[in-house]
Amino acid sequence: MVVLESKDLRNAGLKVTIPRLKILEILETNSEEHMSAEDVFRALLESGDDIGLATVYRVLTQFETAGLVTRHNFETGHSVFELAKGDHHDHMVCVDSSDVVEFTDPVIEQRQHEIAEEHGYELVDHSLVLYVRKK
Amino acid sequence: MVVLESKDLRNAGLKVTIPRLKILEILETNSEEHMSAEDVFRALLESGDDIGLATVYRVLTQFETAGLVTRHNFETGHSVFELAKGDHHDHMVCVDSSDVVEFTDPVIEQRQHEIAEEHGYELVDHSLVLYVRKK
DNA sequence: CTAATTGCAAAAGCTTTGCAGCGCA
DNA sequence: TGCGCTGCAAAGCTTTTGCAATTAG
Repeated sequence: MVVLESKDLRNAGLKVTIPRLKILEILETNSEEHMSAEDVFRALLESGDDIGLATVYRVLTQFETAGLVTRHNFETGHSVFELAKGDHHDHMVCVDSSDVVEFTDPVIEQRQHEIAEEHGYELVDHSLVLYVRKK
Repeated sequence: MVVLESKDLRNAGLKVTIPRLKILEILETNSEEHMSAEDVFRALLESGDDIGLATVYRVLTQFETAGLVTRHNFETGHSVFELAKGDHHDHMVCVDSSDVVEFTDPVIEQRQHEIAEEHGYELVDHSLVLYVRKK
């Protein structure tokens, strides 16, 4: 199932180029949901596409700005990206197996807005990661 | 009020050295609660203490391992440290000014446990950062 | 045609590391 | 005294940037 395509690039004000389409394709077809720029770069090489690492970084950043992908900064020392599937979700990471479970909770979402308001701010974004262990 | 001192270093298996005491002092007296290694380094220079940046990094990492300080990885491209005061709290970071506000919310804390349970896990730890903008 | 995009290599930040000398216990 | 610690400089990593060549619209 194709999530994003040429028209999405055009709608984002980006020219439809080979590198951008290839990177989109990698993000859509890769089994690994969260990919670093390096990951994408290597996947491209394996597909026989010779695209510079700098371009991967530039394109991913543009995609992020356009809202096509989401950037996460876990504590790994590098960013990881995932296709923006429209729905927001948080992550639960198992400290033993490294399994990742996605979830959303309306109560928490609600409170986050309230808390920001209470301090005179408006909520722009948030990052919530639960570190858990199988019982 | 002094939070940490020589004996805490000894208890952590660390020798009591000038650099470690000075860094501890900076962390305790600085008005800015969250300091990067650079921040600590510059504060030391201003105090007339000539301590290498590499040492600051090494000491902060040791302090983190010893549980004396907590390291946070916000989306700023560098780590920030704060004295471990025992109490847990989350952070709100202003995307414009980089100001950091600490908070805790019982409702969110509660829900986190419940969510983990609902998925068959037990909550070990968590990281929540709200990115906000002044209204 | 021409403004946007790319590739390459160089540079930029942050952080770590190797090593010789210094200092705490 | 002996091992840990420090300073300095060099190296490592991820990410960004300058610039000439290339390409989409």
